Amino acid sequence: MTHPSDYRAYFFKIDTTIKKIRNVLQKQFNEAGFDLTVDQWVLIDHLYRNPGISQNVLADLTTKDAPTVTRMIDLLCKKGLTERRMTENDRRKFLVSLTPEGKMKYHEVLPTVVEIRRKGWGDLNEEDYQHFVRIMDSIYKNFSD
Amino acid sequence: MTHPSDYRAYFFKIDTTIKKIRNVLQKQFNEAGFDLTVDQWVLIDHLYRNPGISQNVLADLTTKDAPTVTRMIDLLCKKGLTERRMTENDRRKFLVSLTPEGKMKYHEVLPTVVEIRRKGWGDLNEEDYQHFVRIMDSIYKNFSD
DNA sequence: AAGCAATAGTTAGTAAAACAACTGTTTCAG
DNA sequence: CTGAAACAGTTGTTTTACTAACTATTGCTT
Repeated sequence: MTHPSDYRAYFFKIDTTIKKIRNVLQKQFNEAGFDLTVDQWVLIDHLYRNPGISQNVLADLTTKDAPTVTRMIDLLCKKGLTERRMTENDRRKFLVSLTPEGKMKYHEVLPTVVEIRRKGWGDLNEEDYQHFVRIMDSIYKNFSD
Repeated sequence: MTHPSDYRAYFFKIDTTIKKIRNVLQKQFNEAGFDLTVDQWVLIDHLYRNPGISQNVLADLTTKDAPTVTRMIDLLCKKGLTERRMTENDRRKFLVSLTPEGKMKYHEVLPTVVEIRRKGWGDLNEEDYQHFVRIMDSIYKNFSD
Protein backbone atom coordinates (compact mmCIF):
# COMPACT_ATOMS: atom_id res chain seq x y z
CA MET A 1 0.00 0.00 0.00
CA THR A 2 1.57 3.22 -1.12
CA HIS A 3 -1.19 5.44 0.24
CA PRO A 4 -2.67 5.92 3.68
CA SER A 5 -6.02 4.25 3.94
CA ASP A 6 -7.83 7.49 4.71
CA TYR A 7 -6.81 10.19 2.28
CA ARG A 8 -8.92 12.73 4.09
CA ALA A 9 -6.57 12.69 7.01
CA TYR A 10 -3.64 14.66 5.70
CA PHE A 11 -5.68 17.67 4.72
CA PHE A 12 -7.39 17.76 8.11
CA LYS A 13 -4.13 17.24 10.02
CA ILE A 14 -2.47 20.17 8.31
CA ASP A 15 -5.55 22.30 8.64
CA THR A 16 -6.11 21.70 12.35
CA THR A 17 -2.42 22.07 13.15
CA ILE A 18 -2.04 25.45 11.50
CA LYS A 19 -5.28 26.62 13.12
CA LYS A 20 -3.98 25.55 16.51
CA ILE A 21 -0.71 27.43 16.05
CA ARG A 22 -2.55 30.55 14.92
CA ASN A 23 -4.95 30.38 17.84
CA VAL A 24 -2.19 30.01 20.40
CA LEU A 25 -0.21 32.86 18.86
CA GLN A 26 -3.24 35.13 18.74
CA LYS A 27 -4.18 34.43 22.34
CA GLN A 28 -0.64 35.24 23.48
CA PHE A 29 -0.73 38.45 21.44
CA ASN A 30 -4.03 39.44 23.02
CA GLU A 31 -2.92 38.62 26.55
CA ALA A 32 0.26 40.59 26.06
CA GLY A 33 -1.78 43.49 24.66
CA PHE A 34 0.25 43.68 21.43
CA ASP A 35 -2.81 44.83 19.45
CA LEU A 36 -1.75 42.78 16.42
CA THR A 37 -3.23 39.91 14.46
CA VAL A 38 -1.00 36.99 13.53
CA ASP A 39 -1.12 37.95 9.86
CA GLN A 40 -0.15 41.51 10.69
CA TRP A 41 2.81 40.14 12.62
CA VAL A 42 3.92 38.04 9.67
CA LEU A 43 3.85 41.15 7.48
CA ILE A 44 5.86 43.13 10.00
CA ASP A 45 8.36 40.29 10.24
CA HIS A 46 8.88 40.35 6.47
CA LEU A 47 9.13 44.14 6.41
CA TYR A 48 11.76 44.12 9.13
CA ARG A 49 13.90 41.74 7.12
CA ASN A 50 13.20 43.39 3.75
CA PRO A 51 12.66 47.11 4.27
CA GLY A 52 11.46 49.06 1.23
CA ILE A 53 9.92 46.23 -0.77
CA SER A 54 6.85 46.70 -2.96
CA GLN A 55 3.40 45.41 -2.09
CA ASN A 56 3.63 42.84 -4.85
CA VAL A 57 6.77 41.33 -3.42
CA LEU A 58 5.17 41.38 -0.01
CA ALA A 59 2.21 39.50 -1.42
CA ASP A 60 4.58 36.89 -2.81
CA LEU A 61 6.46 36.49 0.45
CA THR A 62 3.30 36.03 2.45
CA THR A 63 1.39 34.02 -0.19
CA LYS A 64 -1.40 36.56 0.03
CA ASP A 65 -2.94 38.33 -2.93
CA ALA A 66 -2.61 41.98 -3.87
CA PRO A 67 -5.92 43.30 -2.51
CA THR A 68 -5.32 41.62 0.84
CA VAL A 69 -1.90 43.21 1.12
CA THR A 70 -3.31 46.60 0.15
CA ARG A 71 -5.81 46.46 3.00
CA MET A 72 -3.37 45.11 5.52
CA ILE A 73 -0.87 47.85 4.73
CA ASP A 74 -3.70 50.40 4.97
CA LEU A 75 -4.40 49.11 8.46
CA LEU A 76 -0.78 49.02 9.56
CA CYS A 77 -0.25 52.56 8.23
CA LYS A 78 -3.30 53.71 10.19
CA LYS A 79 -1.73 52.14 13.28
CA GLY A 80 1.45 54.05 12.48
CA LEU A 81 3.55 50.91 12.11
CA THR A 82 4.31 51.08 8.37
CA GLU A 83 4.70 53.74 5.70
CA ARG A 84 4.49 53.93 1.91
CA ARG A 85 7.03 55.96 -0.02
CA MET A 86 6.82 56.78 -3.72
CA THR A 87 9.55 55.52 -6.01
CA GLU A 88 11.22 57.83 -8.50
CA ASN A 89 11.65 55.43 -11.39
CA ASP A 90 8.25 53.72 -11.30
CA ARG A 91 5.28 55.75 -10.21
CA ARG A 92 3.07 52.66 -9.96
CA LYS A 93 5.07 51.24 -7.09
CA PHE A 94 5.31 52.02 -3.42
CA LEU A 95 8.24 51.20 -1.21
CA VAL A 96 6.79 49.87 2.01
CA SER A 97 8.75 49.88 5.23
CA LEU A 98 8.38 49.96 9.00
CA THR A 99 8.21 53.27 10.83
CA PRO A 100 10.32 53.64 13.98
CA GLU A 101 7.19 52.59 15.92
CA GLY A 102 6.90 49.57 13.63
CA LYS A 103 10.46 48.54 14.42
CA MET A 104 9.80 48.98 18.12
CA LYS A 105 6.72 46.80 17.79
CA TYR A 106 8.83 44.13 16.09
CA HIS A 107 11.31 44.06 18.96
CA GLU A 108 8.48 44.11 21.47
CA VAL A 109 6.73 41.08 19.96
CA LEU A 110 9.67 38.97 18.77
CA PRO A 111 10.63 37.31 22.08
CA THR A 112 7.08 36.03 22.56
CA VAL A 113 7.01 34.62 19.05
CA VAL A 114 10.38 32.92 19.42
CA GLU A 115 9.25 31.33 22.66
CA ILE A 116 6.06 30.01 21.06
CA ARG A 117 7.95 28.59 18.06
CA ARG A 118 10.26 26.79 20.45
CA LYS A 119 7.37 25.44 22.50
CA GLY A 120 5.61 24.15 19.38
CA TRP A 121 8.62 22.28 18.07
CA GLY A 122 9.21 20.79 21.53
CA ASP A 123 11.39 17.69 21.56
CA LEU A 124 11.25 17.02 17.84
CA ASN A 125 14.74 16.76 16.46
CA GLU A 126 16.70 17.63 13.35
CA GLU A 127 15.82 14.37 11.65
CA ASP A 128 12.14 15.00 12.25
CA TYR A 129 12.61 18.40 10.74
CA GLN A 130 14.09 16.93 7.60
CA HIS A 131 11.19 14.50 7.25
CA PHE A 132 8.79 17.33 7.86
CA VAL A 133 10.31 19.60 5.22
CA ARG A 134 10.59 16.80 2.69
CA ILE A 135 6.96 15.75 3.07
CA MET A 136 5.58 19.30 3.04
CA ASP A 137 7.66 20.26 0.03
CA SER A 138 6.57 17.11 -1.73
CA ILE A 139 2.87 17.84 -1.18
CA TYR A 140 3.39 21.41 -2.30
CA LYS A 141 5.22 20.32 -5.41
CA ASN A 142 2.63 17.68 -6.27
CA PHE A 143 0.06 20.43 -6.34
CA SER A 144 2.17 22.79 -8.39
CA ASP A 145 2.35 20.59 -11.48
CA MET B 1 21.24 20.59 17.95
CA THR B 2 17.72 19.55 18.84
CA HIS B 3 16.06 22.41 16.98
CA PRO B 4 16.17 23.54 13.39
CA SER B 5 18.23 26.65 12.99
CA ASP B 6 15.38 28.70 11.66
CA TYR B 7 12.28 28.27 13.80
CA ARG B 8 10.25 30.47 11.49
CA ALA B 9 10.31 27.80 8.85
CA TYR B 10 7.84 25.30 10.22
CA PHE B 11 5.03 27.79 10.63
CA PHE B 12 5.53 29.07 7.09
CA LYS B 13 5.81 25.59 5.62
CA ILE B 14 2.53 24.49 7.14
CA ASP B 15 0.85 27.74 6.26
CA THR B 16 1.90 27.80 2.60
CA THR B 17 1.15 24.10 2.14
CA ILE B 18 -2.42 24.31 3.41
CA LYS B 19 -3.00 27.45 1.36
CA LYS B 20 -1.74 25.66 -1.72
CA ILE B 21 -4.05 22.72 -1.18
CA ARG B 22 -7.01 25.01 -0.61
CA ASN B 23 -6.23 27.03 -3.72
CA VAL B 24 -5.97 23.98 -5.93
CA LEU B 25 -9.19 22.54 -4.55
CA GLN B 26 -11.05 25.81 -4.97
CA LYS B 27 -9.88 26.25 -8.54
CA GLN B 28 -11.02 22.74 -9.43
CA PHE B 29 -14.37 23.42 -7.79
CA ASN B 30 -14.77 26.62 -9.78
CA GLU B 31 -13.74 25.07 -13.06
CA ALA B 32 -16.14 22.20 -12.51
CA GLY B 33 -18.88 24.70 -11.65
CA PHE B 34 -19.63 23.06 -8.28
CA ASP B 35 -20.60 26.42 -6.75
CA LEU B 36 -19.02 25.47 -3.41
CA THR B 37 -16.20 26.82 -1.26
CA VAL B 38 -13.68 24.38 0.20
CA ASP B 39 -15.01 25.03 3.70
CA GLN B 40 -18.56 24.36 2.56
CA TRP B 41 -17.37 21.08 1.08
CA VAL B 42 -15.74 20.05 4.34
CA LEU B 43 -19.02 20.70 6.14
CA ILE B 44 -20.95 18.66 3.59
CA ASP B 45 -18.44 15.84 3.91
CA HIS B 46 -18.97 15.72 7.69
CA LEU B 47 -22.75 15.91 7.33
CA TYR B 48 -22.78 13.04 4.87
CA ARG B 49 -20.89 10.85 7.33
CA ASN B 50 -22.80 12.08 10.39
CA PRO B 51 -26.34 12.96 9.40
CA GLY B 52 -28.43 14.69 12.05
CA ILE B 53 -25.64 16.10 14.21
CA SER B 54 -25.94 19.41 16.05
CA GLN B 55 -24.17 22.59 15.04
CA ASN B 56 -21.94 22.34 18.10
CA VAL B 57 -20.69 18.91 17.12
CA LEU B 58 -20.18 20.18 13.60
CA ALA B 59 -18.11 23.05 14.98
CA ASP B 60 -15.97 20.55 16.88
CA LEU B 61 -15.45 18.33 13.85
CA THR B 62 -14.41 21.22 11.65
CA THR B 63 -12.47 23.14 14.34
CA LYS B 64 -14.61 26.17 13.60
CA ASP B 65 -16.48 28.17 16.19
CA ALA B 66 -20.24 28.26 16.70
CA PRO B 67 -20.99 31.56 14.93
CA THR B 68 -19.04 30.49 11.87
CA VAL B 69 -21.01 27.25 11.66
CA THR B 70 -24.31 29.09 12.12
CA ARG B 71 -23.57 31.31 9.16
CA MET B 72 -22.23 28.52 6.98
CA ILE B 73 -25.32 26.41 7.62
CA ASP B 74 -27.47 29.46 6.85
CA LEU B 75 -25.74 29.63 3.50
CA LEU B 76 -25.98 25.94 2.74
CA CYS B 77 -29.68 25.95 3.68
CA LYS B 78 -30.24 28.89 1.34
CA LYS B 79 -28.56 26.85 -1.39
CA GLY B 80 -30.91 24.00 -0.53
CA LEU B 81 -28.12 21.59 0.38
CA THR B 82 -28.78 21.25 4.12
CA GLU B 83 -31.73 21.45 6.47
CA ARG B 84 -32.29 22.06 10.18
CA ARG B 85 -34.82 19.96 12.04
CA MET B 86 -36.03 20.66 15.55
CA THR B 87 -35.42 18.03 18.20
CA GLU B 88 -38.22 16.94 20.51
CA ASN B 89 -36.24 16.55 23.70
CA ASP B 90 -34.10 19.70 23.53
CA ARG B 91 -35.50 22.78 21.92
CA ARG B 92 -32.12 24.50 21.92
CA LYS B 93 -30.69 22.07 19.41
CA PHE B 94 -31.11 21.53 15.73
CA LEU B 95 -30.42 18.33 13.89
CA VAL B 96 -28.56 19.32 10.76
CA SER B 97 -28.48 17.06 7.75
CA LEU B 98 -28.11 17.03 4.00
CA THR B 99 -31.16 17.40 1.80
CA PRO B 100 -31.47 15.03 -1.17
CA GLU B 101 -29.86 17.81 -3.24
CA GLY B 102 -27.06 17.98 -0.65
CA LYS B 103 -26.41 14.26 -0.99
CA MET B 104 -26.39 14.57 -4.76
CA LYS B 105 -23.88 17.40 -4.46
CA TYR B 106 -21.70 15.20 -2.27
CA HIS B 107 -21.63 12.43 -4.85
CA GLU B 108 -21.08 14.96 -7.61
CA VAL B 109 -18.03 16.50 -5.93
CA LEU B 110 -16.43 13.50 -4.21
CA PRO B 111 -14.57 12.00 -7.21
CA THR B 112 -12.81 15.31 -7.84
CA VAL B 113 -11.80 15.60 -4.20
CA VAL B 114 -10.51 12.03 -4.06
CA GLU B 115 -8.46 12.61 -7.18
CA ILE B 116 -6.92 15.78 -5.73
CA ARG B 117 -6.07 14.08 -2.41
CA ARG B 118 -4.35 11.32 -4.35
CA LYS B 119 -2.44 13.79 -6.48
CA GLY B 120 -1.25 15.72 -3.42
CA TRP B 121 0.04 12.69 -1.61
CA GLY B 122 1.80 11.54 -4.78
CA ASP B 123 4.58 9.02 -4.23
CA LEU B 124 4.84 9.50 -0.49
CA ASN B 125 4.49 6.15 1.27
CA GLU B 126 3.07 4.67 4.42
CA GLU B 127 6.25 5.36 6.39
CA ASP B 128 6.14 9.00 5.35
CA TYR B 129 2.58 9.11 6.50
CA GLN B 130 3.52 7.85 9.94
CA HIS B 131 6.27 10.46 10.25
CA PHE B 132 3.84 13.08 9.09
CA VAL B 133 1.15 12.16 11.59
CA ARG B 134 3.63 11.85 14.45
CA ILE B 135 5.16 15.26 13.81
CA MET B 136 1.85 17.04 13.30
CA ASP B 137 0.31 15.47 16.37
CA SER B 138 3.39 16.37 18.35
CA ILE B 139 3.20 20.03 17.35
CA TYR B 140 -0.51 20.07 18.11
CA LYS B 141 0.03 18.49 21.50
CA ASN B 142 2.88 20.84 22.38
CA PHE B 143 0.49 23.72 21.86
CA SER B 144 -2.33 22.13 23.84
CA ASP B 145 -0.50 22.11 27.17
C1' DA C 1 4.79 57.75 -32.14
C1' DA C 2 0.75 55.30 -31.33
C1' DG C 3 -1.41 51.35 -29.77
C1' DC C 4 -1.51 47.44 -26.90
C1' DA C 5 -0.14 44.22 -23.41
C1' DA C 6 1.70 43.80 -18.96
C1' DT C 7 2.31 45.58 -14.39
C1' DA C 8 1.19 47.91 -9.58
C1' DG C 9 -2.15 48.99 -6.98
C1' DT C 10 -7.11 49.97 -5.53
C1' DT C 11 -12.15 49.19 -4.98
C1' DA C 12 -16.23 46.30 -4.42
C1' DG C 13 -18.56 42.10 -3.11
C1' DT C 14 -18.93 37.69 -0.81
C1' DA C 15 -17.12 34.08 2.29
C1' DA C 16 -14.94 32.81 6.37
C1' DA C 17 -12.60 33.34 11.30
C1' DA C 18 -12.40 34.95 15.89
C1' DC C 19 -14.31 37.22 19.72
C1' DA C 20 -17.86 39.27 22.58
C1' DA C 21 -22.39 39.89 23.84
C1' DC C 22 -26.88 38.29 23.59
C1' DT C 23 -31.57 35.13 23.67
C1' DG C 24 -33.72 31.20 24.95
C1' DT C 25 -33.58 26.47 27.09
C1' DT C 26 -32.17 22.96 30.21
C1' DT C 27 -30.13 21.28 34.41
C1' DC C 28 -29.10 21.18 38.98
C1' DA C 29 -28.62 22.79 43.83
C1' DG C 30 -30.48 24.68 47.71
C1' DC D 1 -39.91 24.89 43.35
C1' DT D 2 -36.82 28.64 42.35
C1' DG D 3 -32.66 30.76 40.94
C1' DA D 4 -28.09 30.20 39.04
C1' DA D 5 -25.09 27.93 36.02
C1' DA D 6 -24.40 25.60 31.78
C1' DC D 7 -25.57 24.98 27.14
C1' DA D 8 -27.18 25.78 21.95
C1' DG D 9 -27.52 28.92 18.91
C1' DT D 10 -27.68 33.83 16.96
C1' DT D 11 -26.12 38.62 16.08
C1' DG D 12 -22.52 42.27 15.60
C1' DT D 13 -17.86 43.71 14.59
C1' DT D 14 -13.22 43.31 12.78
C1' DT D 15 -9.84 40.95 10.00
C1' DT D 16 -8.44 38.05 6.12
C1' DA D 17 -9.20 35.65 1.32
C1' DC D 18 -10.42 35.46 -3.28
C1' DT D 19 -12.46 37.10 -7.48
C1' DA D 20 -13.52 40.53 -10.68
C1' DA D 21 -13.40 44.96 -12.40
C1' DC D 22 -11.09 49.17 -12.49
C1' DT D 23 -7.21 53.22 -12.80
C1' DA D 24 -2.77 54.53 -13.80
C1' DT D 25 1.74 53.63 -15.48
C1' DT D 26 5.29 51.33 -18.05
C1' DG D 27 7.28 48.83 -21.84
C1' DC D 28 7.09 46.68 -26.17
C1' DT D 29 5.99 46.45 -31.05
C1' DT D 30 5.22 47.71 -35.27
